[in-house]
Amino acid sequence: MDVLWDTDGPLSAGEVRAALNDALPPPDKPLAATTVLTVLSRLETKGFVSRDRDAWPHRHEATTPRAEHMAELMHEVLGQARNRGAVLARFVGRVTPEEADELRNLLESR
Amino acid sequence: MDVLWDTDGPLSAGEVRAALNDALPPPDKPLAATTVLTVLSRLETKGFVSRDRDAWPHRHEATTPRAEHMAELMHEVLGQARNRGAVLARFVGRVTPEEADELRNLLESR
DNA sequence: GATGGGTTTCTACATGATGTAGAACGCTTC
DNA sequence: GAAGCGTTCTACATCATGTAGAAACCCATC
Repeated sequence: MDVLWDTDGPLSAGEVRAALNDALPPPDKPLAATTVLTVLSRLETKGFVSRDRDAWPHRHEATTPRAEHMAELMHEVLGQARNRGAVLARFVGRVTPEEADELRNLLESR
Repeated sequence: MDVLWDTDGPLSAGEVRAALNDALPPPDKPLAATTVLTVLSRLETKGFVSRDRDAWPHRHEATTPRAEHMAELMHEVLGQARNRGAVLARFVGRVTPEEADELRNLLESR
């Protein structure tokens, strides 16, 4: 499923399958077409993928770009904490120096 | 399971059960003792809880404080991204003003 | 307008995580 | 040594996830 986010091309169909199979370690058997469709459907149900049913074949697209999605996840985690300050402190504590700079810049221009 | 983290008292046993049942909406039936123990065991297996088997009853303790754990989760998410910069940007973009200040402070004294 | 090949839907099955608990044995205390 | 809580082992339901078969479907082409 992760590979689907990587294959973040603007639109797609059973091409997703090809991409996935390409990314697969050679000795593995390729995924069935239905498998890919099933997963795409489930992702659609969860709102991670949107599907254009007017096109043929249907075109699929990630509803939110990966980075956005990641950031959302981080906020979800943070949102569950009662003492966000403490969490943020720990978070910042483990950040690499580069990331720290990055953050400083981002916070400055806000 | 979440409630277990909230009940972050230094040590505990079947007191956890009492705490859980107290937190439960009244109309619910209380949890069986074994249920709580099972969950604690599983948490121990995953390394989230440590158990002092020398004491009787055994004393349980969260291995990492909640805030720490949350911060770890956030880093796990961040770690999975290829373009961390983008993720951080999105993350900071959605942060409340208070949190932004918090972050600035934390980054300053580092 | 019948045929063929990729697309889609529906249904199904295995696996693993999680929530819940019964049966039975163990430790302490009185 | 009996009572009662604690512990272990085993078990079952539910849900998410990965995988795919069967059959209906669409479009291009013959």
